[in-house]
Amino acid sequence: MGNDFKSRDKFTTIIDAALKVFGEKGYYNATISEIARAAGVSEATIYEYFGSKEDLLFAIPGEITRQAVDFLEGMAPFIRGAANKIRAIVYGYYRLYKENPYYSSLVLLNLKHNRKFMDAEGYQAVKKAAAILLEAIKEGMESGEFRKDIDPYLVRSILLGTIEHIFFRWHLKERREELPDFVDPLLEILTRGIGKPPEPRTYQINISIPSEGASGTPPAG
Amino acid sequence: MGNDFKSRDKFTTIIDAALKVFGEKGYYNATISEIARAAGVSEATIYEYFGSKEDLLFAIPGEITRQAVDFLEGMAPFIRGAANKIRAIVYGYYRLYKENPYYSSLVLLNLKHNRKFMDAEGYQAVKKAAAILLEAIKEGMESGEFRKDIDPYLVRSILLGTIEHIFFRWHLKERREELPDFVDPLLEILTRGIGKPPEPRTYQINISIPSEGASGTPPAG
Amino acid sequence: MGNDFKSRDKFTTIIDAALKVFGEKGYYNATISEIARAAGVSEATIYEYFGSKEDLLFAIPGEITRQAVDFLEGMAPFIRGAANKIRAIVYGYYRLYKENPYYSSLVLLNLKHNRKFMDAEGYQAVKKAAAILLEAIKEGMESGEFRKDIDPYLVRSILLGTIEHIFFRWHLKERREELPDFVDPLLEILTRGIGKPPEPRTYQINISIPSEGASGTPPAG
Amino acid sequence: MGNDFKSRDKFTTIIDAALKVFGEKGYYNATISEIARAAGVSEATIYEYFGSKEDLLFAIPGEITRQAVDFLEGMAPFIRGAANKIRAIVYGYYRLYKENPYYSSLVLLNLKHNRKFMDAEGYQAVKKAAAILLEAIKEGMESGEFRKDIDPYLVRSILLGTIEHIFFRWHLKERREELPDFVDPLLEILTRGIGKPPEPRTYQINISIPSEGASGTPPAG
DNA sequence: TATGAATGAGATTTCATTCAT
DNA sequence: GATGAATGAAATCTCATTCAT
Repeated sequence: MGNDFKSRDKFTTIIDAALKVFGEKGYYNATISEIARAAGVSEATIYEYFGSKEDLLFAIPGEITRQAVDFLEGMAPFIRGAANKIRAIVYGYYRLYKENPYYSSLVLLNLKHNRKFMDAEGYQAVKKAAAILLEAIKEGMESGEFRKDIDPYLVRSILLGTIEHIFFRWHLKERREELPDFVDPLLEILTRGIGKPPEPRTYQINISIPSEGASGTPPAG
Repeated sequence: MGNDFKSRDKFTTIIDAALKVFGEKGYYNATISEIARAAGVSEATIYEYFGSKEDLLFAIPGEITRQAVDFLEGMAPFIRGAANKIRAIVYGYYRLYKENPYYSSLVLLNLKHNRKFMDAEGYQAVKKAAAILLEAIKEGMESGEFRKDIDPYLVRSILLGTIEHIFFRWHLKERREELPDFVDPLLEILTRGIGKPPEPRTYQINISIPSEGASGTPPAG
Repeated sequence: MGNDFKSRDKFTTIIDAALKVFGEKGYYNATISEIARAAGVSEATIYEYFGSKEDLLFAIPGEITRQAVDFLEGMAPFIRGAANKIRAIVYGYYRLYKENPYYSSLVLLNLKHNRKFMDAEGYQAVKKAAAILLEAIKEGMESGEFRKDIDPYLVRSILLGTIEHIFFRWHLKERREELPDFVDPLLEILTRGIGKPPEPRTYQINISIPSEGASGTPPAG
Repeated sequence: MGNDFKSRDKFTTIIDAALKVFGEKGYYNATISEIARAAGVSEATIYEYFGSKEDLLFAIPGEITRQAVDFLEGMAPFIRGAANKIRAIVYGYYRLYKENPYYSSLVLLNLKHNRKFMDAEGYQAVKKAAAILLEAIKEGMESGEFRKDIDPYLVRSILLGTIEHIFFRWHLKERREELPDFVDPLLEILTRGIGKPPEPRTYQINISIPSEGASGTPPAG
């Protein structure tokens, strides 16, 4: 009785069906008719909710990405240290992509290549997530956690590129191989790579000289 | 022979036209008719040389990738040190992608997402390049240049993922932004990340003791 | 009663909206949804009042044409002379079409071309108007105002055809040009064309002959 | 072997089929599929020759109208007197419309109502025919054949409007009634309506008076 | 070998219309 | 009586692909 947008249910049902079909066959090989079948509605109904096939594609990430971003934004202030923040974000991507394989397939194989998507609303959430990651990196540089002579954009590209690359291969091989648990190893390498090297420490050496002729002992590690 | 050459020409002409058109508009938005126009042949002629639109797509990387791989393979033995080898390979990708924007656009935006491409001949060259990179990483681990507790596949993913990510963005923004010169910074970070930390060094300290009781002064920081 | 009125209102509202939309975009390019929007009701409501899109179209002229015809019929007996009657009728068309541009657009561009309209109720009023015009012409022939060797149907076609043609062009040019004030010039031409020519008059010539013989001069060539 | 435009035959065949189908059912109720069937080609073939359904519609009058106009233009200089020229033109319309009923149906019921047609190439021929008619009327005014106080545009509207109106009705009644042979009666009425009234003539009366008592003869006509 | 011409097979999209509430 | 929601049924148009010449 007078839902705001026709029926929320049907909207979601269609989005879900589209996510599945697009994710499996790719945008161009998917047909509205197949999505309609998957959603249990008629083709015409899809056009009641979405203006075009492309609109439907672009409407998908909105919801799911926004949720992830909200979560990130809510969590960020409570995490101490840039490295920990970055870890939370990367882990967030990992979880999101791993637990929503259709979604990651869609984003990585279809949406990211669509120039028009950059103008669509759903892209904003994606951009925001990337911005949060960049902030964390800069924060680490300022706080001294990371070196100051690194390019934060490059660091972000390393992180996102690696994540995407690994998921990408996973999808290309149709997810038949185990997805490697790469988050910690990646961060370990990166942290070494961009972390401050240990300051040269000052050693205090006490030497007591016995009364008669002495032999030097080597320093202990 | 003359005929042979003529055919060879036409083959190449079509490949070039296809590279350009696919690279500009993407596989699905390109039409055979447009490629035919660009190549100056009829559509039917394209089907004399290639069995289908997809075949034509898959035929493109063969040539160009093979050249790049040949170059790599020829060069590899002459380069000392895993880090240097890796640098050569990464730089090779960088040059290849930068100087052949249609090619990189095609590979990154179209081919990589096509599962069938993995069965096509042209994919072999891509795989070989990746294999060479992996070998170099492993070599570095064995030689002690790199730590032994890293996952070489992850390292390769970091390298390839970063390269792809950066070129990807460059294409998405229609190459209007300057492509960052990321090779050295990336390798610098990675080398620190995976390189062996300096061995604790042994210092030889000679102390001569004056005849009368003396007190050592601590080194000044 | 209140209900009755409410319905009457809605009926009229829909007719008005349909007149406007059909008149502007033409029958085929107009959509029920647009008419519903213009009328401020739902599409389904339109179907409560009219059985189909075509029914709605055919229902439009009924009201307005009937009014015009009633007016004509009421006025006719009080007008002396066929020419004056015809003038009243033509002027009636002129006023009707000019002051109801949506209506004339609809009638001239849509309704008149629809064979089915000839079976619809609204067509009766149109036919009646044409019949009245024909009667006036015949009356003029009988009364001697007009020649007897003319075809009254042709005369009617001249009148209606001219009116329609001029309004037609006016609409095609989107009413941006001034509508010519053609009624009197048209009737002037037609009246001369079909009016009785002046009877050959008999002249009375009185000739008085002078006493001495005279000779006339022959006509010069 | 290398016709200029694919095959002239097929082009004509499609035009003819389209003329028939559009003429019978009207533009909107006709389907490409039906035209294809009537032409004995596939739907796709139609789109090889014409860019869209509308293009096909607009392409129809080009040929046939142009022929008629060429004929008119060729004939005009050899006809003496404006009235005769006008008669030739009106008769030309009459023949054209009568002998090509699909064509006249199409023009009167579909094309004339299409604002876009006014921008199409085929419309030029229609305009030219109208221009020739107008010229003839003006010529008659200048030569003194017609009165000078008439509006030539109105006269043209009378002619075209009447022609269209009569053919219009003929088509609406599905050509089951005999088409009246209206050309001469129409021109007779119009010529009287716009023609110069006879100048008051001067009669020369010769009277010869016989020497002895004479009787007057009545004047001769 | 090269191609002009033709088409099969669908895909997206639109809308008038229906029906349960 | 009014309508939100859903859809059946088509229609236009596109293109990869084929084939006779």
